[in-house]
Amino acid sequence: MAVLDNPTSPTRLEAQPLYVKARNIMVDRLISGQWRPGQMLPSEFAIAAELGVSQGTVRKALDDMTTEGLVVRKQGRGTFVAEAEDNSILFRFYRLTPDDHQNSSSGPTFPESKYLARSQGAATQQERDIFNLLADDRVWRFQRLRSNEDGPILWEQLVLPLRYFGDFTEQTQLPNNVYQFYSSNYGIIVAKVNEQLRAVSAPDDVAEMLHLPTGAPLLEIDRRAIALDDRVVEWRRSLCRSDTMHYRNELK
Amino acid sequence: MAVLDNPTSPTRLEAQPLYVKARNIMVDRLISGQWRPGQMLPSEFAIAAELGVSQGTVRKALDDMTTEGLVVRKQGRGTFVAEAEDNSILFRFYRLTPDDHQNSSSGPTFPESKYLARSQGAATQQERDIFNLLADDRVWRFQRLRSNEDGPILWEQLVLPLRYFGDFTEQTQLPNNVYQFYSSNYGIIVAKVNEQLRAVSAPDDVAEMLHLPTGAPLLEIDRRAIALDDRVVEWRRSLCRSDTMHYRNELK
DNA sequence: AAGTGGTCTAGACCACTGC
DNA sequence: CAGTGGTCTAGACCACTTT
Repeated sequence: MAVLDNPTSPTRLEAQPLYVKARNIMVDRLISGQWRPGQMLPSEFAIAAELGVSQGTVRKALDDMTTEGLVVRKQGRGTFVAEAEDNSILFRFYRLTPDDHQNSSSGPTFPESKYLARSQGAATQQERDIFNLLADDRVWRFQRLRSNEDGPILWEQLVLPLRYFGDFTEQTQLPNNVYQFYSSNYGIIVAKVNEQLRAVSAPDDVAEMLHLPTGAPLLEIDRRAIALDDRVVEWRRSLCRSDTMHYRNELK
Repeated sequence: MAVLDNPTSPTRLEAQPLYVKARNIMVDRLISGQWRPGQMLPSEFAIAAELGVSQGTVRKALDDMTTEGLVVRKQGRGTFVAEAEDNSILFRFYRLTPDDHQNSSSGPTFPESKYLARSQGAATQQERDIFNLLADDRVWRFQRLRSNEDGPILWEQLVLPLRYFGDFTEQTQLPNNVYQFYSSNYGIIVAKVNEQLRAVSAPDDVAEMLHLPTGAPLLEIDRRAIALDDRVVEWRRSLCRSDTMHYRNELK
């Protein structure tokens, strides 16, 4: 019996279109790890036959998932689970740009990271609220300084719940592209991020690291990264120099 | 003969799918004003018959235009040209939110505007670059202070080329929602905006208007509004208080 | 040549709106 | 009730990639 056959739905509450149900089933396979990043999906016809719907319905579901950035379609080759290291996806969540990159040879570059410190501790009330944690939950905290070819551009702290990243040790090396790391090592796919931007005055220590005077205006970016299953899996607070960089945003 | 019939395309350079051609024809009708904001479009079948394609092809074109925010589809009623005053569209380009709106009854509110000054003058080199103007072009400049129920939240300057808004007089009153005004009075539909965000120190005069000390960190938003035909039609520079407000952004 | 996604069609039926 | 958009199907053909 096909997966989607359910002629006598008991509750009648879920009057979802077939293509939405098909999408949800496929997203579940991404969440469960049955389909892993980089892997090729079955063909549209194969999925359609398995779910008991037409190929056009599967196509609409896959189109939606393409728009969400979950899968990548390549004509003549197949449909693949999106990887964080896909080139276009490297910059998907990265909006900081040098003010004047006529001078640089090409567009914005992805900054390198130098890890300054790490610690583990009990989650604060704020952290418990953000991650929906219990009173005895613990978190990892990482501080790092990120630089491009012109020097340091931002300081940031990452907070990760032990609950999701429990096997971290004091020796675990975080790479520069952490979302790729979450994906390949923990099967945690970051589906979207919510950011709040503010202007703040640089505290002493950060100002020094960025070679700026104390009190210089910095762009603060408070980011919560949200996984496929809607859990907040990372909280990040970045302080970015604003004299040579800006945050670009296109609204449609 | 149907509009899209073109069996012997001379150049063969435009191998666009039919639904892209259909979309472009319909966007041209928005640009030309043949279809005006709020107006109901012909039915999918009527458009399909006129263009000589199937209803499914017109549907795909209209779906794309819906995603672009150009039209609004209402089941059982019809497809309508999007209006700037459509409720959801009021907030489409407005990302500023009070830090703590648990206190306010509902979500973010659209701030009121008090116009402080206006002037007309020759375009600066920067303005000519932004708008792609000639040496003798002139621009209007408006300054306004925007406030919500808790007081003033931002100061901003709007720059508009006379070329596009030539019949402005010293008496023309700009409303609060300017994009609706551009649309209904000039047929200029803002399709997207490009923003650059920075942190800056408040200059004396703006600090005073926002009841902040001189040098307080402010969020600067440099926005260029782009019309359907890809012209930049408005340049806006906003300085927003950052102690009680933030800029929210969801990246997918 | 075989297999994939991309486009396009024709037609059926459903869900919603307004007369 | 008629007219609209929304969903779903089945099938055809095209464009691209790999074998």
